[in-house]
Amino acid sequence: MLPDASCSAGPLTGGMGAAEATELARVLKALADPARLRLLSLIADSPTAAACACDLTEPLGLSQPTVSHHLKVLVDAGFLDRDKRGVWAWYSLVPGALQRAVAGVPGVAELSPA
Amino acid sequence: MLPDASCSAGPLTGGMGAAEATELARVLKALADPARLRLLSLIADSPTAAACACDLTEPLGLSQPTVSHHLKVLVDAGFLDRDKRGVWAWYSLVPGALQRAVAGVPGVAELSPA
DNA sequence: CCTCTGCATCGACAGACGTCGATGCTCGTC
DNA sequence: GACGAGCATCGACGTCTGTCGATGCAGAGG
Repeated sequence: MLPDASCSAGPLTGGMGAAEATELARVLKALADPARLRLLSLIADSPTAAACACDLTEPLGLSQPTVSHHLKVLVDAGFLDRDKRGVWAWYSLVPGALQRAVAGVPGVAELSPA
Repeated sequence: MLPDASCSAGPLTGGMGAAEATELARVLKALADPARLRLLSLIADSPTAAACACDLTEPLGLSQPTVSHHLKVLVDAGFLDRDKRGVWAWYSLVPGALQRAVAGVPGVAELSPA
């Protein structure tokens, strides 16, 4: 017979709740895509931290509807801000949004300096 | 006719490369799941930063094969370390792995203190 | 007023992902 | 050696996701 104490460890009641995990996963899913990471990188590297949609299509090698879709995902996730100037759409980083999302990962916020 | 200078902005040649973005997306995809986030949270909250697989099945409300699958994904992504002690499998956090993954996100590493 | 341009939306399709039950393997116990 | 328990793997299924071409919409120019 195996020992009664299954693993000599408690039932592990801690950890984040299901709702919290689902919400964080929803935000991280928006980041977990090569095209979207490159979009964020392009905009972040821009001098003004903002870029026109027409300049974002070619560097990715994707079709215009696909890029528009990815940009919408990033806007919905709260990472980008959309500003329609005339015919053109300008996207800019939402300050602190990336840091806030990343700080919710277990074992990251605890070790980050204030 | 619209102005020749499309958006008054350059072609945006910067940004991360395709290979780099794909690799980072692969790692982030391993994090972008509620079950895996809760697993990491459970293990991180454990006193020894390690937990037996048998203690991880019930808190998630998922079947044993599903939990085993998620643990394998986290191990393959480099976030967890597997240590088989007799019949039981103990999983522990790989120190710094989460921080390293998260530091690769555009606009995060640049603002983090050294 | 008509046309052209930039961008978003729609519909469709292939591929990846999460989940499960069933099965197999490796230990410890009797 | 036979049994039982913990865990990984397999096969299958439904769903979500990334991608595209086609279309629709709003604004600028002639």
